[in-house]
Amino acid sequence: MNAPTASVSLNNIKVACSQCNLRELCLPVGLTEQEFSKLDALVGGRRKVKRGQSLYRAGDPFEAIYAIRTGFFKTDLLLEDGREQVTGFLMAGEIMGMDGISNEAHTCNAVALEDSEVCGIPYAMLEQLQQEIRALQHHFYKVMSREIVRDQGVMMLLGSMRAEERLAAFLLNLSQRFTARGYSPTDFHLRMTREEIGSYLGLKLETVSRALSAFQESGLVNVQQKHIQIVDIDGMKKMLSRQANC
Amino acid sequence: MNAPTASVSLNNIKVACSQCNLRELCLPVGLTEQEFSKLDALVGGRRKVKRGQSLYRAGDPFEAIYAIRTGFFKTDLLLEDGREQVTGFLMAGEIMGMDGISNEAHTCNAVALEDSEVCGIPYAMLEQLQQEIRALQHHFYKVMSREIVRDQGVMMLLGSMRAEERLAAFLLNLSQRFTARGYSPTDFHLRMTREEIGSYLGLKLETVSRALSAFQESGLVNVQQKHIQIVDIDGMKKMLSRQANC
DNA sequence: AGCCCGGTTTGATCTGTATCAATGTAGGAA
DNA sequence: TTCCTACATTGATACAGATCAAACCGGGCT
Repeated sequence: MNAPTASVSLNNIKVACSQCNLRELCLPVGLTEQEFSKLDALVGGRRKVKRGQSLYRAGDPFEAIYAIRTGFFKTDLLLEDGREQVTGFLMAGEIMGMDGISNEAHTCNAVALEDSEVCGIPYAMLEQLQQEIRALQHHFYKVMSREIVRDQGVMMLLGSMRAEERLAAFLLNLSQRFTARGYSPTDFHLRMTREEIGSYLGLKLETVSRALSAFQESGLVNVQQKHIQIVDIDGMKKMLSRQANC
Repeated sequence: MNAPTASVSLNNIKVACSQCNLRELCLPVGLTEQEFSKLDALVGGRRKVKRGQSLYRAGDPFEAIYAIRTGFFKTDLLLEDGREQVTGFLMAGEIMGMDGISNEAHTCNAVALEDSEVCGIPYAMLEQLQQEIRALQHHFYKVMSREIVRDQGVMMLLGSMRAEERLAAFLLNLSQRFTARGYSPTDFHLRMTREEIGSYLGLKLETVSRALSAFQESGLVNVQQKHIQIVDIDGMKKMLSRQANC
């Protein structure tokens, strides 16, 4: 009965947004000191989530949204027959759980792909605080809107692109997000398996593997298991803009 | 030259949300009379959009969100090479344009599939009013969250389902939305072409047509061009829950 | 060291959907 | 009415990606 609760329970080390080095990613700019202190009071506490554990599951009552402090998550949906669809990969500074607002219950699972730590932000208190801090309201709408735009992009990818285009779009997207976090745009470590990438991209794991091999063959990337080095980032971008058939 | 601007210009017939028979779909429940009158003052005016015309296009500056009073829209994205991805179909009482919040510009096109009328809601004023009406803030977050959940469902569909499952999910979704508007759950008129359905579902128009024929063959629906009659709605639902291969 | 095991790569073959092509149909304009 | 045009259906064939299968790798354990 190695219940997962032990290591995922809330702990009460207060998180100070005002001190967090991710605040540029996660929060609106230009908050006053006073506003920061209100925010610090709001954020419920950190929670550690070990690799493989769920932060929340589809059906769980919705209480909070979560900002990732460290680590890496996937969100996914399960069909009754067991088919899985990964709907997103999330990294430090990104915000998760907004799907839960509409039904007061989460609609997807959030699973840590490496040992991670999140800040829980009780939703009722967040709504309250937005009455006091206009910039926060504005910012949070932007965050949700960004999620909608991201989802549209994934639809485009799943509905209109071929396998190699999907993978190129995926790698470029990761590259850009790692860059925004101060990591190399061209050298990174994939936290997810080929199968999870495939699920996200609507492909089978073998197809992902073959596409990566093909990229390597044509000198676009070096692949060594989970370590990816993008050799020709412009060539990669061209994969996305070129005609369907050439 | 027959510039579309003439017929899509704003007109100033005031819209009264308090009188609108779609308010249950579009607004939070339980607003006081006073709150309604504030809301009536906010809504900018109606705008007619003729079949085939755009309400807004990708890149347009974001100023307002829109509630559909009457009619039917699609939203879509275009890739440089001309490929189109339809990202949604929207009907009366539904709200459009929230993708624009994040970048202060719309990221998709909204095109009327039949002569339609919308209520424009200036976004800056909406944010303002939410400070005064808590229920409105809560409701609007729910609306955005619902959009995120819907998008997740589309990802599931595009990433994990086969052609006939996608079409079944699509028809059942339409059926449910028509029902909520007081129309027949089993008899309806498709406003979009097979090609647009295909784009939405990540299929070619011929595949959509064949799948419809197959449903008709097996007694699930009657199809006569754009008129659809669902004969066996339970059979249809079973298409979604059964195993991938049987 | 040696083994195990989850994850990955690669090959051979199959299949669902795309593509190409021809015909059919309904509704609008003259 | 007849023609025209956009849309839809149906058939034949091609192909991208799925599936099945076998080897391969690398990291953790004893």
